[in-house]
Amino acid sequence: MSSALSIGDFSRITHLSVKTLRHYHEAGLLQPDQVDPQSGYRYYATAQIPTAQVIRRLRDLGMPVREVGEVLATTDPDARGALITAHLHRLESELAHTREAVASLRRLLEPSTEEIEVELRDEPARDVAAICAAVDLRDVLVWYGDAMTELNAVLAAARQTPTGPPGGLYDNELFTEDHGDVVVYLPVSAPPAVGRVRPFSIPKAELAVTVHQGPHDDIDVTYGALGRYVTEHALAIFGPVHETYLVGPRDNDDSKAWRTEIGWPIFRTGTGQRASTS
Amino acid sequence: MSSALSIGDFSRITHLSVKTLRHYHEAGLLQPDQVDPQSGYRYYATAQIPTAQVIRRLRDLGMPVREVGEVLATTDPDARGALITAHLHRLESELAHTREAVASLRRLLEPSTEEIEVELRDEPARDVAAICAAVDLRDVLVWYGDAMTELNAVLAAARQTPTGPPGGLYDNELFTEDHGDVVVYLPVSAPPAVGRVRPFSIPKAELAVTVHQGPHDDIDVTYGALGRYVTEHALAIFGPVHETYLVGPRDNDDSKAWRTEIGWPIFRTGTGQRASTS
DNA sequence: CATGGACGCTCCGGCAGGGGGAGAGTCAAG
DNA sequence: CTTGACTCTCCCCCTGCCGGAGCGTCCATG
Repeated sequence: MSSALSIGDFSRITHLSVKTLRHYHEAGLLQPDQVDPQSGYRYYATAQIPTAQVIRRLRDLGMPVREVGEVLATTDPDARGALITAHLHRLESELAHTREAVASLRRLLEPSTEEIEVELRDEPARDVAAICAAVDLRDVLVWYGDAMTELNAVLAAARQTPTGPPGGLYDNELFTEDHGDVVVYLPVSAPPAVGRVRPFSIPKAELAVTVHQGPHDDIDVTYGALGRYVTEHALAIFGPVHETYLVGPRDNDDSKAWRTEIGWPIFRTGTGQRASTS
Repeated sequence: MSSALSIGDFSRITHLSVKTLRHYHEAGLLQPDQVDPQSGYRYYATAQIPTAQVIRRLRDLGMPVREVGEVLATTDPDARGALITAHLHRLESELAHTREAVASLRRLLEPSTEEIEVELRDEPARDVAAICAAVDLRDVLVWYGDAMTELNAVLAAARQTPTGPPGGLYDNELFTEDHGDVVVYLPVSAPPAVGRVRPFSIPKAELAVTVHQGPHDDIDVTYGALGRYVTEHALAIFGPVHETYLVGPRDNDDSKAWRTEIGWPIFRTGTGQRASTS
């Protein structure tokens, strides 16, 4: 038997606030056992106590209310477990992100007043094998890994050997609006068109080029230094940034040894040419 | 020299969105170098790029904008470092909390349909040495540790030996509203009044009593089972909950061996006596 | 020197996940 | 029947932004 509990009693037992219980009702998370149609009073059953406790745990883990609802609606224990472990994986990657931010903050706060070397270079147009897509910033690492894997597989099948290091083009919007167009490529002599891989022509550009040494967590510092150089030399940023992975995770396990060339398309101007992201 | 950058250029360099930069301006976090009084246009200096990057890192770490502002306003490197490490400590305790929630969730989802044993007991009034305060739920663990340390020190100085295990009284509001009155006590024969320690009289009460075995992460499950018992036996919850630490962290390092007695004041009622938190 | 289009401004509204409080209705004990 | 605790709905507030409307600015070009 399950007695009817007023919302206050249920609150005292489950340690969820009355406000929260009403919120969960409205959100469809935890329907009261009965609702008096006259007064609107909510009455909970004692059988709902364990459910409330599971909700508490999942919310403590930062699971969105929406997903908690899905977990509760899932009757199959395996599917339910899958939803939960998926959330735990998210938590782990958040944790990794936090660790990186901590490490990066430490490096940032160390007085490292190294000047960066910037080279202005006219890059001619090049034909490469590429995969293009519009991606969200938070997905870009996964997307990059998948795309590069596919690219390598396709080129191996076509017996094409890369004629240079891999690279990518990143729309400025990707960083400022958290989503934008991305191109990942490998230079080859005869680009095939298989799967997502397409021949692509990197347009000629005048680039301000520097090299970032080390893991990518700090790469925005180098971006900042490069941006500073560009603006202080009366140049305007013009188009997507070019990254070339001279030494990357495929070449060396030690992230300190990585070398990433950053090239920002510029427009010479003494009078203030406007930038364009198109 | 620091060139003047439009908000769009600054956005491209720092990878902070234009909206975010405006938000940080409004919040006083990152004042533009200049603001055109006519047009309202914001102009940033290249010297502000590193500041923007520090802000990015701190926000990535989940530091509230308010505190990021304090960090930036602090010129002394030591004080600044203290603010940051304080935040890192917060992150660690959040992580510990998450781990506990994961462990507790696993235990909760295991089919453990053990019945709990509940005893109804008339507890007479008792005089104890106590520390009382109104605390926030999130501070209660720290507060409890401090208070118990002080209590032990005062009793040792007064050459009083506890006549029973330590305990606490927890206002129901502490759990439902996240803050409330808490009393932590040790029973002694002649309670002193030193520091925060005061003689206190625990009023007589009729308690529904059960024992929670194991770490406190799961204690709300036992609370739920006790609450269920109480309501299913036509009893009403009445007043702050009593906890008695029969075996606690001071007695045994293994949290699985802990035994916590939970006593909930009740009011016998067949007709539905209302609960009271006063 | 006018014009067009990219860029910038402010203001309004919205998201999660609730909290605070007003004003009114309900419930049960005495 | 009164009284006081309890509950209801509604609305605004919080943080840290994002999206969009409507309108003003800037500057390279024609």
